[in-house]
Amino acid sequence: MRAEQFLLFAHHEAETVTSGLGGFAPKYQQIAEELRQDIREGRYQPGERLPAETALAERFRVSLPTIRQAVGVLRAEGLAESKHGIGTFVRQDHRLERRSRHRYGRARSDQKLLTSHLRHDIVFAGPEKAPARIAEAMGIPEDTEVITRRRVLYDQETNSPEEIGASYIPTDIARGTSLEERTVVPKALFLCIEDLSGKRYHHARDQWIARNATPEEAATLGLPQGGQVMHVIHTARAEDETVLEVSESIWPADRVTIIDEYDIEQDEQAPDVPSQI
Amino acid sequence: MRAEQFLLFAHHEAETVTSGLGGFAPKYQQIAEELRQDIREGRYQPGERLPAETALAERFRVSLPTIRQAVGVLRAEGLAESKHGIGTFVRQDHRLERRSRHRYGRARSDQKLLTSHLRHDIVFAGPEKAPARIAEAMGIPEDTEVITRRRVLYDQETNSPEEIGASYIPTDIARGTSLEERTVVPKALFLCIEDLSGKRYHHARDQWIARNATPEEAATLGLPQGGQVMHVIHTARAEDETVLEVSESIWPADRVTIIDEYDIEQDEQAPDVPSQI
DNA sequence: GTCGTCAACTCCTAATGAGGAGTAGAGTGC
DNA sequence: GCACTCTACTCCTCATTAGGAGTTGACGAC
Repeated sequence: MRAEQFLLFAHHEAETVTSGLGGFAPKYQQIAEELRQDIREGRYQPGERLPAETALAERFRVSLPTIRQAVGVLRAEGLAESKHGIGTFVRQDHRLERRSRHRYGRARSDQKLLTSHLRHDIVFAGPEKAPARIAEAMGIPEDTEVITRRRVLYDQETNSPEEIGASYIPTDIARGTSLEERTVVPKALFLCIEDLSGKRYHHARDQWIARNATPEEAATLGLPQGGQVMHVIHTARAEDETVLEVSESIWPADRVTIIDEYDIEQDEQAPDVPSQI
Repeated sequence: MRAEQFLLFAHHEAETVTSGLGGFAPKYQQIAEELRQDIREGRYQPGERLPAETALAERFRVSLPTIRQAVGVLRAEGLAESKHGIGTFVRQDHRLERRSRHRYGRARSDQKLLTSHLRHDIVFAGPEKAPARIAEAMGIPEDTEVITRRRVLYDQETNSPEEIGASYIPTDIARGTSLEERTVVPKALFLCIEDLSGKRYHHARDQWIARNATPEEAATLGLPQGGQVMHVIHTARAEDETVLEVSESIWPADRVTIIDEYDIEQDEQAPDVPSQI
């Protein structure tokens, strides 16, 4: 977990690139580590601009591609963010706590963990062919039509996109209803669906994955190329196993922490086998 | 979500790099997209070697750094993996399903979702100063000593590392016991801790994040530089809020899907507010 | 046959140079 | 005051060239 001293001040005019451990690390790694430390120790504050690449090249006495490679490492790590024509900035790491199983029940009363401080923008509502992952969750053939409601959530203050989401509702439930309209529904969506279907939400399956952002997602969420997202697919069913809704949410992976709190109910007789967990 | 035709066969001897949409995309992106399609459509099978960089440079009639940049994109996306001196290979994407809240209760009887098919290697057991994230979860000052048990789990067949894990137990519970020894404990660890502490596991809080792998983690798990990991910190408490154990598990992010299945218990009166979820 | 050497192949690092494209701010003309 | 242009600055793309380092397999000495 540690911090070798890779770079030392050697002369009064410039830092030389020498490793304290024998010089086996490539220059761009050493420079990345140096900049990483500068950021970690606050010499470059979050939001602040890093020196221009040309300036860094001069400071470390290396060529520009080498600097670009080093900065690329920081970008890949989510520590820095480059804006074409403007500069490279230290990325601030604030993670939003996000409660799993948050959609129903009393979690609703906890404002901070919900999305009420975000501005909802419904970007699409209407029939659409189900993408493969959604069709699979719903147990229907791919390309079957479903009623889709897509949304993008923005931070009220900074106006920056924080989440992409969508709900997919079986056609026979939502066809021809107000759910096909690009307006905010009068109450929680799942209550609307319960009214329309005449069934109650009974159990659910959530599937969390971290994966690479698609180019579209990266553009919408303002992520750098190759940025990671956290993606949850939520499948809600009635007691008779009918799928009432599949919804998904996508966040920048480095902007979210999933919190899960629960009571432990042990089996009457827990197994007596060797185990580490 | 789509697949523009970026590259076309133009001559009989080499592909020329031309975009079907006017040529606005950089060459390395176009090449990356072409290779991505080759992989997606099975022209390069998982595990198979891609052509050498020099060969690709010739095929696409671009310079080597450009090819390297394109391949770098695929690496960052987890689609390819380069081995120094050997070649670049298509990475296979198998995600292991991992049940959240898996540690207790009847989930134990579901073999496939557990770790029984993995070989446990206990790499350390003994007193250690608590890292910041663990101290925070435990509610103790940083650098307080705790009893630590670190493990690495390997796939039985391929012998490849699949998971890094650790358990941290308060010193007053585990000091001087067999938990300080680098041996497999006779039964589930939480049962040992219950015996030693005289308290029962009552509730827990799990914290899931996706983040960049540290260099050490990348080395242990065989990840490329900049690879992402899924990291869960599990805090288990007794009824009186005493922390009995903090444990953590770390997987390659693209190797795991978190599954959470649960019953929906609605409030007696769900709130009648507009909402999209 | 066995072992060690070596050559050929792979990906990795790095420098240099040139041009392109996006942004912001100073300055100018109206 | 307002709008426009122009310039300086930023990061981005790409070619060329050179050498280094890890791996594999063929070959020859023993």
